[in-house]
Amino acid sequence: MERPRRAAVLHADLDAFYASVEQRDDRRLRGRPVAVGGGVVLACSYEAKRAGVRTAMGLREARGLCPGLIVVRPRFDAYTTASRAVFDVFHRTTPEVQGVSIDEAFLDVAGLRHIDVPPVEIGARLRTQVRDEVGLAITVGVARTPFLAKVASRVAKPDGLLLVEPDAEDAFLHPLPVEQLWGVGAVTAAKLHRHGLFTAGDVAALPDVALRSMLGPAAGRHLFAVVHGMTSERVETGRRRGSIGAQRALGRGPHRDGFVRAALLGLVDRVCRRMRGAHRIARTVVLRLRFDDYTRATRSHTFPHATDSGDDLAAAALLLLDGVAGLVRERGLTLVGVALTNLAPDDVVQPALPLDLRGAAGAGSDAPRVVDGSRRETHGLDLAVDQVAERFGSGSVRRASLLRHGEGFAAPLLPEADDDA
DNA sequence: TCTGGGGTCCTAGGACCC
DNA sequence: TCTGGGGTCCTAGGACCC
Repeated sequence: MERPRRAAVLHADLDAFYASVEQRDDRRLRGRPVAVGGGVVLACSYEAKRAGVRTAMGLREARGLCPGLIVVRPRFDAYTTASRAVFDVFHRTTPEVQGVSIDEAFLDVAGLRHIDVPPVEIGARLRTQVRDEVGLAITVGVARTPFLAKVASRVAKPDGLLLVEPDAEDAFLHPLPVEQLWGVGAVTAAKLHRHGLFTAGDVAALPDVALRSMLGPAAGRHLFAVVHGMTSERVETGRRRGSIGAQRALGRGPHRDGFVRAALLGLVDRVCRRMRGAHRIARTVVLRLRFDDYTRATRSHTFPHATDSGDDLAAAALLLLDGVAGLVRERGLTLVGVALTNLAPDDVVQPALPLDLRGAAGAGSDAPRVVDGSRRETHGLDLAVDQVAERFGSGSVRRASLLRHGEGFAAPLLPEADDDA
């Protein structure tokens, strides 16, 4: 039986979030062009947007465009508090909430508890509630799929509400410029323009093979689905974060080696703290670098098993940094960052299993095999030990080996109620 | 005009396995 | 011994999002 096509997905998106919180908390800022940031614009009020100010723009340029611009330093604690209050309204509206970022979420209102209330009415109530309880303007798009709801809210901003009925999807979507489509950025838009494609309707006239050869298999398939309203209808609750990271701009160098290493260790400490707070452990540590010429580089190391040991993650990060010393010397370092990925839940204890690893290695093909639950394959201990010794020096073999002895680490990623967000 | 701090997903080559 | 196909994992980079 065909499911009824019904617009029951809401995309709720706070308007100019950081700047709106500042205007809410300081009445002198209301009605004035406000930018939140330091160095670059993190967010700006609609008064500033009207003067041409944009997110990620340098502050000097922003001031040039908008002489009366008021620049305030970000207050992340205030934004987190406001976000929690807004998400509380979301969760009282429906249990089916998918957070997208600090200031937006998808809500599925197709459930039984909403059977008699039209989704657009729920969206209107939501806007009133957020306004009354948190003092912020929020825009809501209502459509059959999250993607369409997202585009609807984008079109309806600021402080708007827009319903896209299932039988009006093409009429809504096809006149829009390709840049309005979620997932189409500057590079993709330029490619499409070169082929004479400027609106979603232009793209919809093409067969999917043409898009795939133009943009690559995944991007092509996705865009084809997008312009034909064939994206998923599901709001995905219970998704977990895939990585936890921190980075720090260092300013123009040259920087003393000890300064960079200390900065890196501080970042590792921060992400480890957050990871433990979120009850996660990580298997891969990624070092991120940015240079004077704005080129970037990443280096990563994957442990045989996930860990939350700050010592091990810091040791790996420092070794990765040593490995790019040449690049750093050549190009000059302006940013260092670290990210932990390949995350797993921390509720499976990984037992230490002290034994003579060298002896085990010598056993050849009969060596004990260690199961890593995050993938199918197994390692012979001999191979793993040698790999660790090669990368980290023989002194670290014992410590690394302890990480490896988690026979029971087989839990798949579980949905979680809440992360450390 | 020289640029923050978080994230997600995809691609492509090499290593390795069956 | 050589050749082949299919699959996963790791690494590095890139596009995109807020």
